[in-house]
Amino acid sequence: MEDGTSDVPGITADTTTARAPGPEAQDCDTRSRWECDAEVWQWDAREDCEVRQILDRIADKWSLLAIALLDRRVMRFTELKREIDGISQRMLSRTLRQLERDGIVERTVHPTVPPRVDYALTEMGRSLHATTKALVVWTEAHQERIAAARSAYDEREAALREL
Amino acid sequence: MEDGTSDVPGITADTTTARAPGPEAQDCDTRSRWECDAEVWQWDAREDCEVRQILDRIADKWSLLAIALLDRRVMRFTELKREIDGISQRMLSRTLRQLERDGIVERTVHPTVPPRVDYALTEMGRSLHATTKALVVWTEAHQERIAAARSAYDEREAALREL
DNA sequence: CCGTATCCTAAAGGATACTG
DNA sequence: CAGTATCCTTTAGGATACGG
Repeated sequence: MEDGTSDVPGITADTTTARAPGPEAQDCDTRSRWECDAEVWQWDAREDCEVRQILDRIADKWSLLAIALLDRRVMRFTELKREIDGISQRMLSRTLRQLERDGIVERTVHPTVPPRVDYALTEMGRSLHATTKALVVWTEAHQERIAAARSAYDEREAALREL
Repeated sequence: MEDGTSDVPGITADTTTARAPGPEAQDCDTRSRWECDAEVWQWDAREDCEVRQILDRIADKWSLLAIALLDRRVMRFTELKREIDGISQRMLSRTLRQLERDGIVERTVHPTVPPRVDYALTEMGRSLHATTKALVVWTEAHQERIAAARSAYDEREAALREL
């Protein structure tokens, strides 16, 4: 798959029953792992943290968009391609497969000719969308303030360089 | 800055008062833009959509992590570097500057020697963290189901290839 | 201590062509 | 229609060295 041989490095394995970190799996000094103990709430800053890998998937260039569209209704491959401005066939295919593998999206092939393939969110997918939607809403609500912050920052920088 | 001359392509400019797209800024057929009209809720699938650019920033490899750490307390550069496993000085520096530019993080230089620099979340930063936290919590809560879905998918795939 | 500058590699992703 | 395969460009990001 893909150019070389790389295909999702070390994820498929070692997904035992999760959560239990084991007694110091890696090197390094002792620091917190899943401090869900109470108020503190720190998620693992380690590279091998599974949450980080899942988040990286979710937050890639196209996933959120595909999920948002599929939350509205079941869609076919070409429909999605049309709706998502700028996506290549390759990336749509890969994105959908990842989402399917993660149990976010369900793919249904109708054995007709020409073939018809439907993509729909799973229950977990809808649950995810509810959460990501909040993030998009936040971004939308704050985009003006962010734009303002950027302008201010850039102006300050420009002023400094003019000295 | 950076290798060549690239520096945040088309963002610094044209951040007028935001929101108003203007009469068909780009090419392309007419489709929905900010359908916040009512229930529909579709965020712009276009490439030039500002929300997408902001989300891409937020969802990069390190931002969420830095924000999560800073939500707990003010931290110094080297502290952050120590806490975030695997980050390079370069990326920490860049991440923090982006967040500062976006108004998420506030940077305070104490004119001592050796220099001491504090990083803290702004009000907007704390607000953002409240939202992203929900996403992390979701991921955490569903990681076992995701792992299971992956295993199932991989097994199905392996079975198909064995035919 | 807190960075920036330079160099370089690896991964993401687009374009295109081809298949069931 | 719904993809896969191949090739190639662009970007992200690590390593290192140096500066204030």
